[in-house]
Amino acid sequence: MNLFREIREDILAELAAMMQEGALPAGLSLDNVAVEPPRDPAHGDMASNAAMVLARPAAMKPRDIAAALAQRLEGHARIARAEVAGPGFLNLRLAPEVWGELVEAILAAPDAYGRSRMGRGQRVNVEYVSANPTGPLHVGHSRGAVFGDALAALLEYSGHEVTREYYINDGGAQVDVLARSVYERYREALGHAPEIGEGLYPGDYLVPVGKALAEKVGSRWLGQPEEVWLAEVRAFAIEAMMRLIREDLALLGVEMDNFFSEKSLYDSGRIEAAIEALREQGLIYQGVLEPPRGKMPEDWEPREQTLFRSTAHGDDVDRPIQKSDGSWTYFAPDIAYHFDKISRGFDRLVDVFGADHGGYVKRMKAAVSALSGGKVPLDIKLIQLVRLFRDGEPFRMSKRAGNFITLRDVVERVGADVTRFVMLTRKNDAPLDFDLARVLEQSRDNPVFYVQYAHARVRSVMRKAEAAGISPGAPLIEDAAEVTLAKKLAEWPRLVEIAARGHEPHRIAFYLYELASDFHALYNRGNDRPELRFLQDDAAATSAKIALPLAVSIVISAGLGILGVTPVEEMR
RNA sequence: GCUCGCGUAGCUCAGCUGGAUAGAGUGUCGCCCUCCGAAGGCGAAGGUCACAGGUUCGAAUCCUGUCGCGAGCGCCA
Repeated sequence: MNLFREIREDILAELAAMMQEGALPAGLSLDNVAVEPPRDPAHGDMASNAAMVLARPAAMKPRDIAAALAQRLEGHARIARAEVAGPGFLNLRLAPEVWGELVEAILAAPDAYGRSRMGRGQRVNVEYVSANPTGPLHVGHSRGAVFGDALAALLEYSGHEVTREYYINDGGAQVDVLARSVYERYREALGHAPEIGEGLYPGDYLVPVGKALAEKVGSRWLGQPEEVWLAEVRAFAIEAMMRLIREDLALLGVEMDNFFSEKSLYDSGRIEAAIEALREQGLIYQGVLEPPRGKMPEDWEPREQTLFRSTAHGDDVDRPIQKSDGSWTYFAPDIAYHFDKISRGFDRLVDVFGADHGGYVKRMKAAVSALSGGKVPLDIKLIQLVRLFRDGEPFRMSKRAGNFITLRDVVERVGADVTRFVMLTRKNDAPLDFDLARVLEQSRDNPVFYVQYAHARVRSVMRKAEAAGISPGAPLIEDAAEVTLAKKLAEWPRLVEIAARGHEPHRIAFYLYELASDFHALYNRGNDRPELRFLQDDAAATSAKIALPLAVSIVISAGLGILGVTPVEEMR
């Protein structure tokens, strides 16, 4: 049941009838007709802009259209009153029994309420994390991981078929650096002092990897030149790092459907194939780029390179795909990777990148646009920085080389549920302050606690009702605080679609906070007015009262499910 | 210099494909404790939505420009 959609359909049907009867010109587009919760509850339960968006194409006065529409709508059973306001708003007040029907519908199909078919089964690939396989995940990665994971769940919830994917950067120079770093730890394990020079990864996490390697191959690579061992050490190290990363992701409850290896592109000629696809469109050429305007690099000199004409698809300058020595730039395998995604038949692609990849967005979109003939939209979500605090003070771990704040540090400190929820309480393109102490506070300004607390309160009430042998019955929703809460529940399906359409999982978190707030308001009102309490002396009254909180817990549970947070039964 | 993001209450932030008198939390002030907690609730005060133009019935939202903050900026991944 989606009340907003249903009432919108009622309005569309009346508008169609008006066109049929000549009260409106035929053939008007109704796409922009919206039904929304009004800003001010005094305006009623729902508001529509129908008359205002149709006024111009119909060449009529908005208030005239609204008045005619209002008169027709008042004949509907669910609409108690329809009135025209302001420049031509249509304000609707719904029949009181609608709220009880809504709650009943939620209880009748708890798993279905809020789910949407908006995605029409479209296949979406969400790529996230994709951290270099050179070490454990750090805090910044965890925000991307949580965001991508919640977005994937949100898209599934709204009717998409989602693949969660991780791109392993195992083809570039940094995995060679990893191999050399592990080699030093290997020597260390065999009793030699490691020489961890400038540019190698110094982190302790490589010590056990070197040890494992030593156990596996013994001393046969000691004193050997790099050509002998590099490839094998690299493969060994990458595998160890990916195991580490999977463990880190598992700590957060993130599980990928697919890990895609960059290296597999090099080995298989697929980069050449992707570039060839662009070449066929005349988008590949040999050329010399203009020097960057303004800031002239010291060592700049014109060089001929293989370039991708990304400007033909909205980029600012064409981009090199081959270095002057003929080897690929990083962009080339990325093109091939996205070409692969397209050829796997995805209808839409989403990339979740760190904000430092901002300069990469236009060229990537250009490549996808060219390779898919403009048919596959690519949305790139840039995740801004996480700033760690503790009790308001910037939080820094020892600056000792290689020792940084990891995902594991944070999750072990505050738990996966708290980490996930808090990471989603800001939109992705705004920086996030994460206070390791405050996120554990039990107070209203901690949204995790506040939402969990609402759920725990309902569960407690339900346990007591069950103990008394009372089950929820036909809901009775009369008081203003009850109606406010029911209205908030009515917004859920609509909110899911808005959040899914915009790829904005943070909206779910904010909604849950508002829902919890309306719930706590009603709950506390019971302190002064015993007739509003859920548990009444009379069993029949209790049965009618507990339906609404139960519906609230169902929606909280569904929302937390999208965010990947476990709803709790009671507060510690 | 160019590109992208951001600029909303003292502070931290929401704000839907453009809608009515711009909303929360926090802080300040007033009132309120037996259903799970006053770790809370109710109410009040608090705004030139950075600035200047434009588009239109209507702009925090779209467009142009300016200012401020952050990030990125030819063979680095």
